Amino acid sequence: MATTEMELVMGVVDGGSNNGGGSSGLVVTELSHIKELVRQLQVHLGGSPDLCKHLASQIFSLTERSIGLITSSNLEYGARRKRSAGDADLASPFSATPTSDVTDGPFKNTKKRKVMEQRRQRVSSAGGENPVDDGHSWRKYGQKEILGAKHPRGYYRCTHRHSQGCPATKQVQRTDEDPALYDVIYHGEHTCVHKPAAAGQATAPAEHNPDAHGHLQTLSAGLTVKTEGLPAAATPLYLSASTPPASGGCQLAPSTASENWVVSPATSDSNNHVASYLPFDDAEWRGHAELQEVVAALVAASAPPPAVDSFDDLLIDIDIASFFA
DNA sequence: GACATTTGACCACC
DNA sequence: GGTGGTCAAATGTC
Repeated sequence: MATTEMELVMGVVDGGSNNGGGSSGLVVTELSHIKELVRQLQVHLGGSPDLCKHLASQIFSLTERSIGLITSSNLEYGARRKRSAGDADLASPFSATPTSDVTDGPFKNTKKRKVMEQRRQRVSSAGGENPVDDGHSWRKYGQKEILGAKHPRGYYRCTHRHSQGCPATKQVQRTDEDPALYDVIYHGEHTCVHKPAAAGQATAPAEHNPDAHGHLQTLSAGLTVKTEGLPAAATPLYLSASTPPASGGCQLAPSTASENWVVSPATSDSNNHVASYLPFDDAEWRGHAELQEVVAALVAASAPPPAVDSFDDLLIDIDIASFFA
């Protein structure tokens, strides 16, 4: 039953939504569908073990929260240009903000406040790992206390800036609400040629979209789907729309980016899976990023799972139970 | 010695 | 003038 319900959910998510256009309104609509269907699932699971009910309840809460995040993102994006400098950090971390003045280049005027294209991303320091490690080599060149923020902002630039003139920079700042999460703002694109520090997962050439490559690696590091405690045959979370999961598996496909999501074994014993995000066109980035944040936040906040006796009827294992812990 | 990090100061934007 | 972004010297690490 759970499988049927979840497939129905995913059918709603997938149906006619692979346009990749980044329509936030559509995302909200689809997530609303998920919310409603999960609510129904919760009702059907009335006679199931308490854990199932608990899990369903948390899925509901997560979806509700995700909708709120995306909605606030849209509002913030529209109002960004009117914001004063002191309020800048209240901006949504999910918005990419292409700006008009990109012709000067990142280094034309030193110490001049940059007005250039930037992409925001919220990443997790899951497992205590450095969230800064996104596959590129960064050198910290500054740190500032930001007004209204509890934690200082770190400024990084590509290690190969001087040797290869790579203009990429990024800013890393802990979020106020969750110290385990970081807001990362990328500026510029990598023009350097180097071997990524965390090579092995991404296979797409960086020159196709260097920044997407970086995002991919960040996400690959952060999106770990735990499958411990599950039956060997069960695929707990299958982030793909194009290929059905193994029998008993559960599909969970982001609505606007489903074709790009894959789950690959991180280890040979398949105890862990890493969800990777394949490169995409820049025009699609904003919409995808919103969904990435939803999934990344969900997985990143995961903690050791609760004791589970049986997952025979429960095919979702993304540590959702600990997400709100 | 090479490279990375820290930190105070400088500068431009708002 | 306040604030954010960057520089560069000092310091630390390998």
